[in-house]
Amino acid sequence: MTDGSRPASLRAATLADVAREAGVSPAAVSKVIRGAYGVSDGMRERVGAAIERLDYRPRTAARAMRGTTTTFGITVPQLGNEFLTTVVRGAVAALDGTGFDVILAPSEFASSMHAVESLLDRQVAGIVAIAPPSDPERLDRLARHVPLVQLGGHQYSERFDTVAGDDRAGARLVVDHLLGLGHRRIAHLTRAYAAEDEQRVDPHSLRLVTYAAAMRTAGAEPQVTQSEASEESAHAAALRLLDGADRPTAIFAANDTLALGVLRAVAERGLTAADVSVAGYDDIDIARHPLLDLTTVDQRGDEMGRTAATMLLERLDGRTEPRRFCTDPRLRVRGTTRPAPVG
Amino acid sequence: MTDGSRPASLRAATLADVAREAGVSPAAVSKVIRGAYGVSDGMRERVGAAIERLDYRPRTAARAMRGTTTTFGITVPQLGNEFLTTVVRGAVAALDGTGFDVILAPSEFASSMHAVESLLDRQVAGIVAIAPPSDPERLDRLARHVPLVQLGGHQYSERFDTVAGDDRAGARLVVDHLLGLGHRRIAHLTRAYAAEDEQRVDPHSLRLVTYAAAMRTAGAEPQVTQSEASEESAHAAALRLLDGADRPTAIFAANDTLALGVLRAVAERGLTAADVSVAGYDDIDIARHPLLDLTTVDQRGDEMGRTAATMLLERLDGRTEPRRFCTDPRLRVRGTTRPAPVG
DNA sequence: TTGTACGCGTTATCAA
DNA sequence: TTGATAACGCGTACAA
Repeated sequence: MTDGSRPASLRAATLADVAREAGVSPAAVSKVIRGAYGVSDGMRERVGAAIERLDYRPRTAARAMRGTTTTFGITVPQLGNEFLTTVVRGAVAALDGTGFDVILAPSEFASSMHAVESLLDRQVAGIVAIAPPSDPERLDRLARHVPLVQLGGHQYSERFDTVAGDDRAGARLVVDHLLGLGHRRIAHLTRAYAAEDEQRVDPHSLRLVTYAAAMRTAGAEPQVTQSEASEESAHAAALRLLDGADRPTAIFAANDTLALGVLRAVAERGLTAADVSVAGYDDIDIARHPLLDLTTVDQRGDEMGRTAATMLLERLDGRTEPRRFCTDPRLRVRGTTRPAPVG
Repeated sequence: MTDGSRPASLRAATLADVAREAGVSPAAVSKVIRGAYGVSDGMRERVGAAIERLDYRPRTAARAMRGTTTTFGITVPQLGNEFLTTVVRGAVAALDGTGFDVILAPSEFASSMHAVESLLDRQVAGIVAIAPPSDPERLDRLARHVPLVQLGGHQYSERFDTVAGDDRAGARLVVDHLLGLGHRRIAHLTRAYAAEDEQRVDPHSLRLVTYAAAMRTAGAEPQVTQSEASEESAHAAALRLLDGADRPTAIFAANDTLALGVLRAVAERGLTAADVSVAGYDDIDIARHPLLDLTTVDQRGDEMGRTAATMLLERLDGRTEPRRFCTDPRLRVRGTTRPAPVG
């Protein structure tokens, strides 16, 4: 009671301020705000008016201290990646109107595990971890404290849910498509971290393994080139492929960003789809642009995001058994893949 | 003292747990964590070991309650917008290694004011509001409680800082370029909310006003068409332009996303840059792709993001006078703008 | 150098 | 239907 009338205009109004203004108890205000059971109409009205007058807003941090939050967190490993933004948009859209917020934790410069933990420290009500790294045990431990969906990987767990595309099926769609067009020298451009290792369950490794197996089955020699995530880097790698001996007649890029780099290299060398076919993965918006017209695989990013959000809501609703969701990839055949040149 | 030995494995360890484990006081642990003054080496060591053993992590929410946070928040009005992700990446990069985090609040479905307030409720240490809406007074009030940078608008204030591109200069670069190529029927495609009103200070309105003025000065008639933010919508609007009477020989799109829709429409109608020139704004990555090769304006999104982050740090460091930063736009002339067709 | 005690704003429990 | 009270985890005066 040192200073009940301090200029409350500067200090943002708290729940206690509202209670004082309305002449009721803090507990009552809290109930009104949360729409809890057991408040008279008169109470609701008076409190509402006080909130209005004081321009009061509940402090999320204080709520978080009590354990409950209405915010989900999503980690974003690459901000510029259109596929990921599609996923995030799907999740945000699914949560619209449910009373749940979303915050994004970019993990471009930190490890994506760090991003997950940063979200956890903020007491989010649930986490969507997009393509997190190689520490499934840690993820498993964290999932004891929060509902967690791992998106984009195939590391199954008893504790968290999983959303992914069927990368094996998708990669096979592409390779079969190219083989069907008569291509034999099909190169695969993938991220540097991907490995042809049956243990690996990240999307790019799965695509790589599937590609290599399909090639060998067809009696063709796999030809793998690696690059970093950027279009730049893919462009450089593609130039190496095109300028090297035994130039491939088709290049399967592990995602659309890489494919754009390949297309750039192809164009710069004065080649067209009649010379070198190009296929990508993700079906980002720009892929269907008639000037690019990229053949690619649609793995329904928006559906992934929607599903992940729904899974978190289900967990909050009491579900305890893990769920696994896999989208069915669809090949989008466009102009960048053509029959193999004869000879 | 009801249950000092409860299975702490499930409940995440708190600062008090660490203190107990290390046999010291909570205050001591707090000091060690923050690297505060006045801790012996032995203390630091013991506490460090206990933190390690218990896998302790400070709760951001609890810290926030005390008023201090090391997190900046950025609102993102459109997740798919490449220019915005460039800005965000710039900010994140600038904060790398400073000990400050970033969280993103998507405002796609809510008003962007709502996103700002959601960040404020989380007690972030500073906010970058990207292109917030028409309520500068409210923004001004909020800026009394947190360091705030308004990015992308030109609403100056005594309370918050501003980062923007020089939209007038940029728009003039484009229009002068097109006029210089001999174009007279230059249409402008802009967002529906933009208005030719000297009072308006949002980027799209500024570009629109500048365009219209430059056209009239040149004795040409402005022709303005509107669309929503999406490439889809821009595509439809462009088709209307191309199919209408008195087809323009050049289209100036207010940003690159819209320009992509225009390019699609142009391609679909069997036209090329020789028939209809197209220019955009932002210089997103894909614009320089040889298959698109879009003439556009680079307004240095990464520099904007970096500057905004730096401004927040400066505010935290004690600066109180507002700063205004404006990037110098540069025209990137590429293949989509050509001399006006004769006749 | 270390520890004690309190307060931040909210919600849940329980009593009135 | 309402209100008093006790946490939640952390940082910080202040005392030891």
